Parts: sequence; C-alpha cells; structure tokens
Amino acid sequence: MYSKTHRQNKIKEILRDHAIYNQEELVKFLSEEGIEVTQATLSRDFQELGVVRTSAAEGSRYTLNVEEAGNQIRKLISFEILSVESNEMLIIVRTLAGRAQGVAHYIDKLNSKLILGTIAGDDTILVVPANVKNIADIVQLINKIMNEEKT
Amino acid sequence: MYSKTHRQNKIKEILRDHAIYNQEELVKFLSEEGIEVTQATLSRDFQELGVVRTSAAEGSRYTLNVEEAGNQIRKLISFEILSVESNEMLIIVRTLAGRAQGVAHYIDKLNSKLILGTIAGDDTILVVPANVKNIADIVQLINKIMNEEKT
DNA sequence: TATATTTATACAAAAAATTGAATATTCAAA
DNA sequence: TTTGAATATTCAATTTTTTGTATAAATATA
Repeated sequence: MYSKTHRQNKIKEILRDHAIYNQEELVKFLSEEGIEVTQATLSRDFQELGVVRTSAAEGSRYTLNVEEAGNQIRKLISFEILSVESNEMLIIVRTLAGRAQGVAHYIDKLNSKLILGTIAGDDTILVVPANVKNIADIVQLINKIMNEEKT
Repeated sequence: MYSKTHRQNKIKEILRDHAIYNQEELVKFLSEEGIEVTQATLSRDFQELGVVRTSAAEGSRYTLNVEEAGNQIRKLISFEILSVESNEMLIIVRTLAGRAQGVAHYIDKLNSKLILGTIAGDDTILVVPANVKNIADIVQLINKIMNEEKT
C-alpha cells in the first residue's frame, strides 16, 4: 500500500518533470508508478496541493503554485506557532526555531487592515498593529489561525 | 469542540509557562481552559510532542524537547520544497513563497560536509557545494528529504 | 522490599479522513 | 449556442485516527 503523502509527493514530482495537461493523463502516469487512483481523487489532491493551470503555448498545463499551497500551509502554521502575546504596544509571536520568516510571510499575506506590518527574526515575530486598539483583535486573529481546523 | 492541534498547542504553552510535574496535573490545567481530556491521551500527546522529563531541584518536571521539535520540522520540509535543480556550479531549491528561509535553515543544520553554505530569498535557495563534484550527491540528499514519509 | 503513585498500552468505540462510483458542473472547441 | 471533454462534487463505503476505559508496567516513596 501507499500513503496519501507518498502519492502527493509523486504528484509534485511528476508535475515538476512532465507537462501534464489533464487529470486522466496523470492517472496513467501514477499507474505506471504503481499508484492506482481515480480522477476524482486527483481533483481533490490538486486542490490540497495548490496545483494551478498555467497557460502555455501548447495549451494549459498543471503546475505547482508558489503562492498558494491550498490549505497545506495553514497546517504548517499551526505547528510552527508556539505562542502569541502582547502588551499595550505590540504583539509578539513565538515560533519554532528558524520558522519565524515563514509564519510572518503568511501573516503578511492575510492583508489584514488591523496589521501595519511584521518583522521576523529566527523564532520571533514582531507584529505591529495599525492601531493599538486592534491588538486584542489581532491576537484573536492569530489564535484563530493556530487553532483552525482545515476548511 | 476543540481540535487535537489546538490541545497540543495549549499543552506546549502550558509546559513553557508552568512547572508541570505529572500528567494528572496537566489534566486539571487543561480542564480550566475548557479542554477535557484523560491522562491516557496526554501520555500519547507527550510522545508525539517530544515532551521529556527534566530533573530539577523540586523534582522532575515535563518540558518540551528541542531536539524532538526538530524532528517535527522535518515533516514540514517536504511540503515546502517544490523543486531541486542544478547546473555545473550550484544548486537551486525552489520553495513555497516565504518558506525559503526556513528550509535553508534546516539544510544548514544538517551540517553536511558536502555543503559550503546557503543563501535564501523568499522562495529560492542557493546551495553552494563545498566542491562541484558534490552537486549530484547534494541534489540526491535534498530529494531524499523531500520524499521522506511521515513516521 | 513493599506500597503507592504515575505512566504507558491493549482493546474497543467513536469520530474523522479518504476514496471511488456516479453524476453535476464547468470549460473549450466548433 | 451546442456538443464533447475535463473537472468538481455528492453520496456511501471503507479505512484510519483519535480517544477513553481498564489495566499493565514503570517509577518513586516509605
């Protein structure tokens, strides 16, 4: 048997190395690798992996999306954030070592009007609120991300 | 309802901020936070989170193990790496947006003699080999990390 | 060592995630 | 538009994960 993770890793690998124009094509590719799966599952995998159609001369092919990894990234985030704390001026998010940049990037991409900006070191993020009155809301927002179930 | 991730995040937080000497104590702590759970579950959580007993003057208390947290990160890495490519001089690793720093940090920590160093931008890592002859091996090393199964 | 306390695990129940078949929906080409 | 191909989704079955209870095993204490 193969695991879902294994299948999805193979998919990423294939999409990187081959031009795949539709899902049935990938069904065959995977089959040759000993992975039997239906088109319905691939449709779901694509969503999870953040696979997108990139238009090319020969037609639009499927590729991995750098910006959005679907909801995978959300799962990473909740592992990486250790705590969220604040004082009257700002919010400090503590993360696993070396993960602050990635989490800060995610927070930036939320484009929340409550947040002026972030600065990330190795395991600490400083979140600057647009207004100090927002602090409680921002803490709540980040806590929500941390504890959110996948959608 | 609460999610398992949420519970485990709370556990990490509590272990950081309070001296917990046994699992029943933590059952009560969590209960006060509205999280009802049994000792058996905490025993399993501790294993998953890599919680260890640290002996202190007052007795041995439970703390997060830095080493084990590192093991958890390995599982994140394969999600973040999109591709590994090279020419005659160096290796380029492409990652999800905003994740290059974290992945580079991990590669650095491998302390591989094959690698001279890394430079990371937002979604791209430049890996400089100690010797150009190592390039194939380094690519293979990184590919291996990418395809590692979850344990 | 004997006893009490604490932790880990076997087992079963419950909950959640995964998947395929069938089908609805969307998209592209004529 | 209309038609055919491609993709997404509903539903149900299946598998995996999570959890508590009961208890075994381990550890600490007297």
